[in-house]
Amino acid sequence: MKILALHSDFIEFEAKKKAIKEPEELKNKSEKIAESLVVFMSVEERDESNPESTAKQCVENIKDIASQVKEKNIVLYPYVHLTNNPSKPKTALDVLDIVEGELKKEEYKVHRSPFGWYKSFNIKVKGHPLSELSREFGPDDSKEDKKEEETDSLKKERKLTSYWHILTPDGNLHEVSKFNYKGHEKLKKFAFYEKEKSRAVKEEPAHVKIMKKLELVDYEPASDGGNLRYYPKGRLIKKLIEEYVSDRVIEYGGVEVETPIMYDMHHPTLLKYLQRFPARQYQIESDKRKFFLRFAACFGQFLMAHDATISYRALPLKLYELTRYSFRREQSGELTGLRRLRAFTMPDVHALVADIDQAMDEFKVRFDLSLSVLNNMGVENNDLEMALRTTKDFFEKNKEFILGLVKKLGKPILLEMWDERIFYFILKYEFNFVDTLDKASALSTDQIDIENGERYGIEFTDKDGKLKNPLILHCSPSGAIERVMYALLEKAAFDQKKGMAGTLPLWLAPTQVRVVPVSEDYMEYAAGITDELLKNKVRADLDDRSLHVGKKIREGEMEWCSTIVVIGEKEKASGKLPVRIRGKKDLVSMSLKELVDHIKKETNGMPFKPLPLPKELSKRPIFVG
RNA sequence: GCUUGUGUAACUCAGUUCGGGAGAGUCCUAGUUUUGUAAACUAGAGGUCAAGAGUUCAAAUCUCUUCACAAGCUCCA
Repeated sequence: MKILALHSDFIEFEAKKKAIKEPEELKNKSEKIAESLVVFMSVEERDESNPESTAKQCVENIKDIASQVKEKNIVLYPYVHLTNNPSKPKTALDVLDIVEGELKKEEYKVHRSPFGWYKSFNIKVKGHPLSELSREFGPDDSKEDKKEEETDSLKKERKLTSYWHILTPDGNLHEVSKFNYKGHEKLKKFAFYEKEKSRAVKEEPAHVKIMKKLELVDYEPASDGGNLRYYPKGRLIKKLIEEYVSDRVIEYGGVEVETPIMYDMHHPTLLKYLQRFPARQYQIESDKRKFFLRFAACFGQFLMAHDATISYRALPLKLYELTRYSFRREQSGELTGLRRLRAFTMPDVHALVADIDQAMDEFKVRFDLSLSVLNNMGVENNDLEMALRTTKDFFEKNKEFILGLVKKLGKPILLEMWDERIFYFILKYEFNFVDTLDKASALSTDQIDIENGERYGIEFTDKDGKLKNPLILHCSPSGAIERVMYALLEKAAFDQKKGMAGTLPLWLAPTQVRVVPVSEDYMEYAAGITDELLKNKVRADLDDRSLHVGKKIREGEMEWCSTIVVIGEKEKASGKLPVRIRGKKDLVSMSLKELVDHIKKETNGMPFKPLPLPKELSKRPIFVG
């Protein structure tokens, strides 16, 4: 049997004349139905052997498609022209009746176009990615094609029951609702956020205001929602984070590659992968081909690995890419600031490994990498809540291994377990950040994937000379770069809530030293100091505007300058600088060299980029108010 | 995507109830002031009142549609 399902704004049809000797009796000659899933169906010769089975599968398929497009209104439209081998009319009518009856038992509103008539029809199909789907199936269950498997696994995911626990470093499992969260308030928020999905806040996220006010990032109304613009200071911060994460991955052994951002929708391997998920892709048409924008680096790397000749000696093979961008057309209502985007920058390092033992060894190495990357960037263990997701079976067999990870983090984690494996991974963890509105978002994550090596036909030659499919680890050591920025800004917002000054980590601060001359007379001397700092790879700038000192200080503080130095007669005479360090009450007296050393020490090990704007404030454009 | 709310100058906002001159502060420009650790003074420039349509003699204001943002829901490969 073949069906073609069209999600349509309306369909209207009119029976013209008999197409077979004994057509169905006409209830109404013509009809117009708005907002429906129109299913054209052809029953085929092979369905004769077991029409009930075919009908049953047809019902399942229609239900599946209907739930994907969220449509309760269904029009069954017998349409023999989909096939070259039609069944007898009687069989087709039987199948049609069963399908109609079964669907009516559920919550669907079912319409039928008359069977056995030549009909004229008009239809307006919605344009969205899932609006046109065809399915094919036969009466024999063993002949179910791959699409069927995919929808099955989707169905299972929906029915999946999760078992939630808190796992403490001593190895004890606790009920999420009974655990004593004293000292772990954020874990409580995270656990209930995950489990209960409860949220009760009505504020705007704090980082959105900050990202605008500091002229880092802004919305771009001329683009699609969730596609942002980065001002020079925001671009600097993003570039530094990108570089740091990439450096660390390469130091770990990552091999950097670059892959296309768009892929053919009809590529056989990708098609299967796409069908697994509700359509959230951006689509592009070029000539007559349809492409989707990548939503992860997986495809490009897997397709590359598929074509590579790989020996077991090369394993673990770590392919790395920083995707600028990955695209996901998230629901518009879900987009917020830097937290949830439609275009985002994702560092993605996959590791191809020979077997589960090697996978677990590598998993540990990458766990350490992720934690250290986040810590060094300014996100501490205390800011993170870890979730680990696996099957009950894997947990029981590898309890020590998992406990080892929990001990590295040094605090209780949220554990989610399933009875059986449904997803492509067998083990997954994430580090989540809980923000000022108690919302949780994932940063680092790693998974052990035991399906895609085979699905993509990736092979390596093992010691025994045989070709085998590797397991694949998917890791983002930091999570999306934008989300790291979000976490750092939200962290600053926590400080502000406590009445402290919001700060950026020194290595990321667009202005590390603001030089403020007291008057025009000291401009030249102050400019000399600024240049000296710049020469020493410190991001220093000069407030050369003719404003009062108090005003310049105020503005420097509002820009979150890490340090501010006022230059006048005293400094010129003594050579000492009165350093105002953000967040500290008193001025610290330092020589120029001491100031440079202080900054070098504080930013040690982190990348450096020069000032993103002219050093003179008078020459800078103002991007936001 | 759904529900509710918001949208006035580069920024923060008043004006919308009950239709009739588009305003304030900040920022920017010019001049005065030459300043010592969080806001000097004077003047000037700056707006398609989100966009489009409708009602009206007259619309920022009333009605409808669209877009953007926010909150909640749903979702999150």
